[in-house]
Amino acid sequence: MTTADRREQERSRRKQEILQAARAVFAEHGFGRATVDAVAQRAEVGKGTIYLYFENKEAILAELTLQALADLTGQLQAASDGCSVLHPDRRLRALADAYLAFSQKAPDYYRLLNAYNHGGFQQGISADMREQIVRESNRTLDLVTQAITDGIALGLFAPGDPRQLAGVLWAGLNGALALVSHPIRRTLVATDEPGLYHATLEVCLRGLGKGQA
Amino acid sequence: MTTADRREQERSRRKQEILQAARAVFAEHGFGRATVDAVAQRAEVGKGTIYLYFENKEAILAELTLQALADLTGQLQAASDGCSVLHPDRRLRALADAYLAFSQKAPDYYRLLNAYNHGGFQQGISADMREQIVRESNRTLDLVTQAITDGIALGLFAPGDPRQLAGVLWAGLNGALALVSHPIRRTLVATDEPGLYHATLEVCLRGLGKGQA
Amino acid sequence: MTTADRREQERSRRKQEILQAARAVFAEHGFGRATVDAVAQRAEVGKGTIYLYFENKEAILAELTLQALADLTGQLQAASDGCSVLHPDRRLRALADAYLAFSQKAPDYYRLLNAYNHGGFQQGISADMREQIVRESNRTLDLVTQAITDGIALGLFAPGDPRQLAGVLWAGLNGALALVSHPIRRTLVATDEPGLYHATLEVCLRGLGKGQA
Amino acid sequence: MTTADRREQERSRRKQEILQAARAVFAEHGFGRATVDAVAQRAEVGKGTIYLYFENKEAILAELTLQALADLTGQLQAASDGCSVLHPDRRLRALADAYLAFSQKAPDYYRLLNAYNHGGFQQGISADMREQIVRESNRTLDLVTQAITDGIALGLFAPGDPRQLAGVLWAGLNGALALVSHPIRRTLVATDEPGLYHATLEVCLRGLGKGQA
DNA sequence: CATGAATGAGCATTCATTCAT
DNA sequence: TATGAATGAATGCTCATTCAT
Repeated sequence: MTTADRREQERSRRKQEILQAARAVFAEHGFGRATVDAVAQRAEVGKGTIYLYFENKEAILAELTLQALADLTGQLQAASDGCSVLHPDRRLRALADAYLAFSQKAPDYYRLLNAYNHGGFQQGISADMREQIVRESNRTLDLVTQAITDGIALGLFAPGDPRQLAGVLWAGLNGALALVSHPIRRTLVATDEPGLYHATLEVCLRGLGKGQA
Repeated sequence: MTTADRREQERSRRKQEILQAARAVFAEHGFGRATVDAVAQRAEVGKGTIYLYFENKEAILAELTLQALADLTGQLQAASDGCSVLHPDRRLRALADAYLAFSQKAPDYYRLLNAYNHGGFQQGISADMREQIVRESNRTLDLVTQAITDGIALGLFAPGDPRQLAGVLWAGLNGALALVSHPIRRTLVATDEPGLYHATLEVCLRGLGKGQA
Repeated sequence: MTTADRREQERSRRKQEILQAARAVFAEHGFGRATVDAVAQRAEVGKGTIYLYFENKEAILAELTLQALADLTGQLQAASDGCSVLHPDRRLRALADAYLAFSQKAPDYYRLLNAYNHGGFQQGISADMREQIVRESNRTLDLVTQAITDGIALGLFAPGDPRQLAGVLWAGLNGALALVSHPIRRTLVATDEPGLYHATLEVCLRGLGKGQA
Repeated sequence: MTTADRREQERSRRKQEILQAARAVFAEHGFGRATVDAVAQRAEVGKGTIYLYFENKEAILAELTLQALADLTGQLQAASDGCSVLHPDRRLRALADAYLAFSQKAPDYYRLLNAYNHGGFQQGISADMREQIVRESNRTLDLVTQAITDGIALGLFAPGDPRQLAGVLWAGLNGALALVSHPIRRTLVATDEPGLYHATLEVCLRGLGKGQA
């Protein structure tokens, strides 16, 4: 069934075009203010076509979120793989650096993840899609968790629930990014962007470490 | 001028009623999806009345944000005041506890602060109001900064830029709250709400501490 | 009843203040876009007070129109009185000059007259007021009619219905003013303001005159 | 490209339907008081559809004005073409008659032209459209100017600036129409509609003529 | 008399979604 | 399958008018 395959490929390609157009439009105006019209125009596609590929405007956001997460986990995975299993602290630094790099090199994806997390989307997004997103989010945290687990096993970090500690580190980094992402809020801490981020990372790493106390 | 006083009081009371109605409506539907109509209905007030007290829909959000911040700083101040100046670590714990309590006892205010921080509000809100909000936000961070400054002075914390370290701690706590504030995201870390929050607090405190390293 | 008199005087003065405020506000924004609020503010009077003196927003316009007409007829009367009864043509020129001067020195009144004439006001204005305005308008035209009657009687003008001929002259002058009153329309005739006006006047006067034909 | 042609035709037809509906609605209530809703209802079209064809409510007025002007110039052109070039006075009478006929047979178009001329429309109407309207207005006056130029050349009219004299005639006719267009103002001159109009025409023609004076 | 707070009908405009072709 | 014309509910905001004090 080469014909069916072609069809499928074509369909997939079209979907990707729409997604990339949406990515740009959502980034420019924000999801709320972005219009389906603008997405269609940017994708050089009829407006109706969009609804052949997506249930909803929100469904586009969901799929894009999934894509952003996949991109992010890919980067994190690569960063993690590049580190010796013997130095979990270095691995965590590499992961954090990769996250920062992601937020800077793909700020639209980063904003998208925030948009998805903060909008109250329950009706427009299929349960299946939501589940996939949660699963993919988990993969992100798994990498951090693994490094911490290793660190504890190696006696580098104080004992504790690795999953929770991964959450702590990730929460810290996310909070740092959020704090400096807005020019006005950035003035609150009077630091440049990577400054607060790395400071947060170091504080957390020290906090994880095997202190004498 | 009892008459003028009365008038002023009445006006202030009405404004508060509208603000409280808006607080509820914004919390329920989110600022973006909330309608001025709904606020008016909830406040049992004509729609036009709203515009006697506020320039804009966004102006309501701004004033509410300011109120939320004032409430928060009040709680934090009280918590801070209740602690001996000799134990900055306890003071930070008290501050963090007060922040958690705030997010739990006034979740609508908490959501409001997030809404203000994430929406792109520049046009609808007066410069004066924006400035007040920044100033009040600063007061929040000042309390944390002070405790850290004291801790460093007392030799309890490692030397460093107190303002930045305050940002680190606050970013961590905010990140933790954000992570667990959404039921779906909470499953990621498989912890109950205060669990991650306190874990974050402890990690940060250890990280701030004068480690043996 | 000195008290009643005082009351009456006071009332009249207040009414005038409101009218003058309205005159300014209507001139600035146009009747349609002017708000009662703005009139009240300018008159330094409570908004409700306006409705103690006027039925309607439109009633203000009507009264103002009447005042404008009274002013105009006053000017025209004076111009007419200043001319010898033996030279009706000079009298018409004087009347026309006075009208042009009026439109230039009291452009707000002039605009007001146009606004009244073009808006479709039937409901908001009392029959009595409408009648008074018609009567006052008639007085304007009477002065022109009289001059033309005299001119015909003196054999300076060709015989004809003086009332109709007065209408002709007045229509011409009004049309000229209307044509040049708007900067864009003025470009159509490529003339400065008084140019077209005086040309119209002269053409009409020649047309009225006892030609050889 | 029959499909594209059909589309274009259909689009054009729809636009015309909306324009004609607007023409009726604007004529009935006046532009200011007319609502887009009413236009949509009359055109038997969804309200949103209107905005597929027009930027603005004002854009509808502009296009309608252009149409009215085109109609008018068409009538005037035809009247002008039907007259010998040797009798400019007859040509002017024919032009004036055609104008009167236009104002009577298409009173809504006539009112529209007045509405456009008196409203303060600068923001809502594109510069291009404004220019077109000015150009079309010029064509109207050009016909009159031509006749007067011819008349002067033939020695039938006294020498003078033809453009200005055209403005004089047109101002007179417009003024006459304005004066009698409103039932109340008509009583001022105690004439039937065509009476004042023709009287104005004759006075102006005599005024243009080569009098002995 | 004077006030100005309150009202709510009214309006232009937007935009996600549908459906005939 | 692709299109884009059509829709109409929804929204923030205005303003003439009323009325309790």
